Amino acid sequence: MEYDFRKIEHKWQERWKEAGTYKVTEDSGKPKFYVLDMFPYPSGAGLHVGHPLGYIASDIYSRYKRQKGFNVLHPMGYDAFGLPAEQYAIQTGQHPQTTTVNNIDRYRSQLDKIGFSFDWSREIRTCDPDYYKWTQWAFEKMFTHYYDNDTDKAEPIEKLIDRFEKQGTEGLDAACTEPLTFTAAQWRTMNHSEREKVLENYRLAFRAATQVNWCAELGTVLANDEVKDGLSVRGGYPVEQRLMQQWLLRVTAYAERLLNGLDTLEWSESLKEIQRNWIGKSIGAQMFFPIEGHDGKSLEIFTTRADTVFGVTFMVLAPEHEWAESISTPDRLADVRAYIAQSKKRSERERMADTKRVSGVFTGAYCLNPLNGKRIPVYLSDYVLAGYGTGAIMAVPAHDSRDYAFAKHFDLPVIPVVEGGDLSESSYDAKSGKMINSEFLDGLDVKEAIPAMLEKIAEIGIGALKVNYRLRDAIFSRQRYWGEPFPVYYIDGVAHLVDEKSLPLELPPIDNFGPTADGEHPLARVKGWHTKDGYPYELSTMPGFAGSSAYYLRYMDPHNTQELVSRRANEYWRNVDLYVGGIEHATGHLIYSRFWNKFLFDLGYVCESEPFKKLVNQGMIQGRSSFVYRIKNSNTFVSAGLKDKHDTQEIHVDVNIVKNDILDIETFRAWRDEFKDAEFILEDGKYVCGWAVEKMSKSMFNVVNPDSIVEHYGADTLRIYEMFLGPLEQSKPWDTNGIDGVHKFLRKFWRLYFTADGTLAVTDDKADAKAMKALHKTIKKVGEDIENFSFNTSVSAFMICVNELGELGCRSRQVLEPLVALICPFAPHIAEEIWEALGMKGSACDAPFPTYDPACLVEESFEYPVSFNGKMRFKKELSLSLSAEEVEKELLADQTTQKYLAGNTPKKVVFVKGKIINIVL
RNA sequence: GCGGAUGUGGUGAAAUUGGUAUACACGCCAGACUUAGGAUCUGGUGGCGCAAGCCGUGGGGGUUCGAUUCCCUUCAUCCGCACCA
Repeated sequence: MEYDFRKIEHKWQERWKEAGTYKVTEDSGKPKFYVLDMFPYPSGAGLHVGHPLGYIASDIYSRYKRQKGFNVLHPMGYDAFGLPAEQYAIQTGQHPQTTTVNNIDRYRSQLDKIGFSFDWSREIRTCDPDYYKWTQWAFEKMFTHYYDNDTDKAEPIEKLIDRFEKQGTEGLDAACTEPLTFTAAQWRTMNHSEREKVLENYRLAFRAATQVNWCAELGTVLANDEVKDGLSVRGGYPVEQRLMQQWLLRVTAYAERLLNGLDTLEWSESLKEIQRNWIGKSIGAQMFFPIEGHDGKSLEIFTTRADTVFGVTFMVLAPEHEWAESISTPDRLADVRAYIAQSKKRSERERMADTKRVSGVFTGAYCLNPLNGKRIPVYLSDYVLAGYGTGAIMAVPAHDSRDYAFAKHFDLPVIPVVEGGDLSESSYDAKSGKMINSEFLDGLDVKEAIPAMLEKIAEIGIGALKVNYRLRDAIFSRQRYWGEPFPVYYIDGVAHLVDEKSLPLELPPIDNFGPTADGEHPLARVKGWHTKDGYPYELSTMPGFAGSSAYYLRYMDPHNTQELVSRRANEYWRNVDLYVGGIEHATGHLIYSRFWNKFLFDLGYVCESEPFKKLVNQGMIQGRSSFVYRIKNSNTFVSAGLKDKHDTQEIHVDVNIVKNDILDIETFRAWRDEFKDAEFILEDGKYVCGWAVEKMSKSMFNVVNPDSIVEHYGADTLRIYEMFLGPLEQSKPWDTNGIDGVHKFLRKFWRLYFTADGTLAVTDDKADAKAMKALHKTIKKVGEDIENFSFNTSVSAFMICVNELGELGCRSRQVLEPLVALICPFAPHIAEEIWEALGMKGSACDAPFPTYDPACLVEESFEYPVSFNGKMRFKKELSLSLSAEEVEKELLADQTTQKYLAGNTPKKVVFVKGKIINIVL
């Protein structure tokens, strides 16, 4: 009987389910290994073949680790809160809960068909109150903690209150929204709401009026990582800046630890680099420039180039700078106001798109250079950003291209302070060189001048070393319904927490999901959305990243009603050993998760400071669209090779009716009514389609579902083919062409074990050396490849092995039995079926991963490749027992060698590892 | 502009402590079987050349007995960050 994958796969999937094969418990007798996939957002479109790529890789790795004797935690769940479900609800009135559950069911049935070894008893859904209870709990902890820079960790807010009682802000170094200074006496005179305001300045979850990314179309604010090029990542709607009161998480408090922690992680260099960029640490100086005529008032700036202070010829403030108007002279005020108004109108997007245009306005004010007392004019310009540093800069046009452009535009002087460089056309942005025109710095190199200047400004008290980060605090509230409610209510505008014991605060039912008529949040519709005492609850909900920030912890102990995760479970599973997912979460989820974990670590709830030890980013699978070419104004289609002879229109055609780029004409005619009478101009009797790589989407007709592949070829073929497609981390188009090769391989594999009529053909005969070599070579290669996540090459190794064993006619159990265990991580269904047929006890996936025997790889003779001057010429088979001298002697005596020597005496004979020979002429 | 990655047949790709370039698979070509089929099997398949042979891993240069691999330079494509001071 032939390989009946449908029957086999169905049988084993049912058995695994019934037997609970993949259920794991905390088994202290075995070493643990935690393999995690980024859990999916269950969208209405279901899975396409790109989604399972990472899951297949992690499943192979999990099964491999299990065979290697590890107790493997390999869970799965759903990131189920989110905008799309709510958008769909607004359009159709269907409750997001309903559509989300439907989508999850669909996902589950698709996933089940692929034969994953997930422990579904640990499944979590972020929209489940039993789960989001712990999201709310973590939020409450953040609300009641602040970050102490001295102890370098989160501390209870009570400690801060205690400190204020005793000494006010004296000596306090804590992460805050803005620096405050008050005495213990002042603190004691503050009333409750004043004190709350002060504390909010320090809490790790806090409210503040900030510039936010407001997306009118979605009716909500978005985090920085949810905005790209001024448009929302979801939906692509315009985003504008607005000042709004929002909840935030003080992620910046952890900037340094988030940066340093990267060095301990086994992540790709490029991913670490993205995070380093995003955190954007720069070391520089904070400096104060006194403003002329404003007694004692000094303008604070940040610079990384303190060495260039003598080259400062003007100052620039962001138009949003709080002193922009107050320092302006009366005669300049009108112009200044006009400029501020004009830049306010320009959206962030316009400002970004238009970076070459120079604009600005003189304020009439002058600063004094604190080092030489020179008068320096102060300008406003929108090339200085309010959100970075202090929103004010000292401009050094000689050595900064933006300052240079501004100086040229306003005809301001340019003073070089680093030698070299031609300043007639552009600035000289030198990072090294000799200092000039800089008094005590003259003659020093830039690298020496920076610390020298830092020392000087500290000494005369006009500035200090300062570290700046690009990272911003995470805006944590969203003006929408389908998310975690904040466990917060208000008394006289002061936020209070819902008692921890009464969590979760459940999302109330609702039937209209849009914003209210007066633009309020959807939750404002809910009558009775307040405490028993009538205090109103917070109306916004938490963002998408809230639920995904600690989910890996919950998998360790998913049914615990008392704790997020018990100490026992956490100390066993610790953290994720292998995390597989897309690179698109580099600056979102992967930053927030690390922050969240570090916070819980500070509080002693988790025992590891980093959540994800090793991370592998699987590449994206793009679509491979197919095209037909219709001759304009006709119903005639011309084959791709002939299309240039006609004036044609390119039309996407469903990839499912194209095979190896050949169109199935009859199905095409039936595909759509407009094509039913289509005529075709063929090449060689075939209609050849054109193709292009595009995003996989319905509108391109290039979506391939895993279900249809499983139906046609089986899950094992799908699993192996996805791995065979190319390196895991590389993006590549899906191309069903070629899947036949993999399917053929599995049929050949089957035929090693069974005769054509389906009887087991395996014998107890001793295997010959060649077959043993073929097997052990493969064990070695596959084992190494799995460790290196090089699954495509291990598939090739299997194919070679099966071809060799087929040619050798090997039927020996000695070889064929280990081979089943070896292939099990890749093709678990066929492995189990054969394992059973071989009469083996237990399950193939519990069989130890075979170890290779080096003795089987030893060879008696070797084909020595012989090169002349590095150019390979011929091979000579010689016994490996010969010494190097004997090999050389045999070789030089060889006729072919003589031919290439052509009478010359070789200058040198080079042996490499005693095997490769190069003869130098 | 800064940073990262990639570049090998018609296609997906393999090979790196420097040592037989193109394994494996698709496609294509030829053949076998067959009530000539998008089935199965066998063989061939980097380019040029009748052949000996020559050329060949984006281009140019270097180190080396020997370079896809190391170094310099350049081009192309993709990705990330970006008036970040």
